[in-house]
Amino acid sequence: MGRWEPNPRGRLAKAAVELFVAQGFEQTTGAQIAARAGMHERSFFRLFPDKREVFFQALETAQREAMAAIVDAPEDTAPIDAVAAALEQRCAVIQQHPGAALTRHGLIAANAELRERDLSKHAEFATGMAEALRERGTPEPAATLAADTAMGVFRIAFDRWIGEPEHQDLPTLFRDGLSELASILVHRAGTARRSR
Amino acid sequence: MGRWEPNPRGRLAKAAVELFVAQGFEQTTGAQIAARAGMHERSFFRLFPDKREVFFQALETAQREAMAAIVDAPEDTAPIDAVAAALEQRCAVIQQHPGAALTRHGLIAANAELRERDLSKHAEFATGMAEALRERGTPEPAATLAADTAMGVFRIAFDRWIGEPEHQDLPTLFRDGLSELASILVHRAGTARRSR
DNA sequence: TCCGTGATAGCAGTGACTGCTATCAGCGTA
DNA sequence: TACGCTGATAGCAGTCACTGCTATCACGGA
Repeated sequence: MGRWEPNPRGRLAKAAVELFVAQGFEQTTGAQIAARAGMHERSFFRLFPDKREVFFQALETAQREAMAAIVDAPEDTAPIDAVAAALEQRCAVIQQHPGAALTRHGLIAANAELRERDLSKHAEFATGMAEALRERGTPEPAATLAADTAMGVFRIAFDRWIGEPEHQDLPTLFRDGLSELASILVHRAGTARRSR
Repeated sequence: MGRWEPNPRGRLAKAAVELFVAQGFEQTTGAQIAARAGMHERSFFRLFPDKREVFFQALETAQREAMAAIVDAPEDTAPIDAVAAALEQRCAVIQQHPGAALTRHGLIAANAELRERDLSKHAEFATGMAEALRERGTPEPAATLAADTAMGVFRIAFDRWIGEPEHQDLPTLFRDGLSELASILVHRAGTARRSR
């Protein structure tokens, strides 16, 4: 046994979310989180760059998984299909824990700082997917266009799903979103003047 | 003449940008900005909710203009064409002042807080455009899909343009981005299974 | 002439985050 | 067995964004 309890990051994250749920994000201080995890405030800020980050560890893991899925997709898969498959997989995972998603979404929606960070993390997620596409040969700007767009559709699908998580299928919302977007873009007046 | 100099917000914004350029965003304190504009720190934080906001006034004006353009577009204009026209107009405006765009972009790129706020402001911009679309009868999720996607393509076009502002045409980059995205989405395996 | 109004000055916090130093368990090494 | 090295934590002190409260003062109207 070490001198201190194991898994300090995990303990801090757990303590933080418990406190955020109980009394709100703003009302929870770094010192309180640290104390609940049995450590010093200073250790909290050494392990997490700021108070918001505690919330987004899972997203980074999800990003790595998505990137791996994209890189490992069959060679003949179109870029948009590779990212769509990765995000559809994520839809399925999220749908398995509607309660957790709801709690998380509630906390994020209630706080402007967390909303901003959420946006920023999802942008990073999209950037990672674009990088994965490039690794498999997709050129720019196609890689970024596909990744950012798929992420955008995912977020729209998620926002619709979270309203009634029990009565809608998230992967279907996502797929239908992509289809609807395709038809929106195709029926546009600019279609003819592709290169000028 | 009033008791104080006129246009306090404008003076503060000017002082702030000058200091940000000279010594960086982080190194500039609210008190310094206020002092340079000849007022008290407290007044700065009464006029701007936080230090970052000084930077994004112009964007809110642009958003209002874009929303108006969308609402006022001819009735038979497709949603995507309405938002695309509004953003193309914005492209043209930005291109008229490449120096300003470059300075601004440099400052934002150099600071994580400003990048986050930039993301958040553009998300708000897209939300506003979706609202404008809804006002002219576009249903959801089409309105949000069109607005978010167009904004995404705009940002990608801007990022490419800012690399060499003198040698590329921003409106063209934006239009071509939309076209490329359309072709990416159409050539996707999921196309056939629109509704399941 | 007096008073309500609106905007600013100025003070006194709170809390996120940082730099620095002291401390201590575990471990390789002589 | 003793010693010093390493890596992680405790704890202190400080900066700065941001807030609530109060006093002040020019201006315009009754």
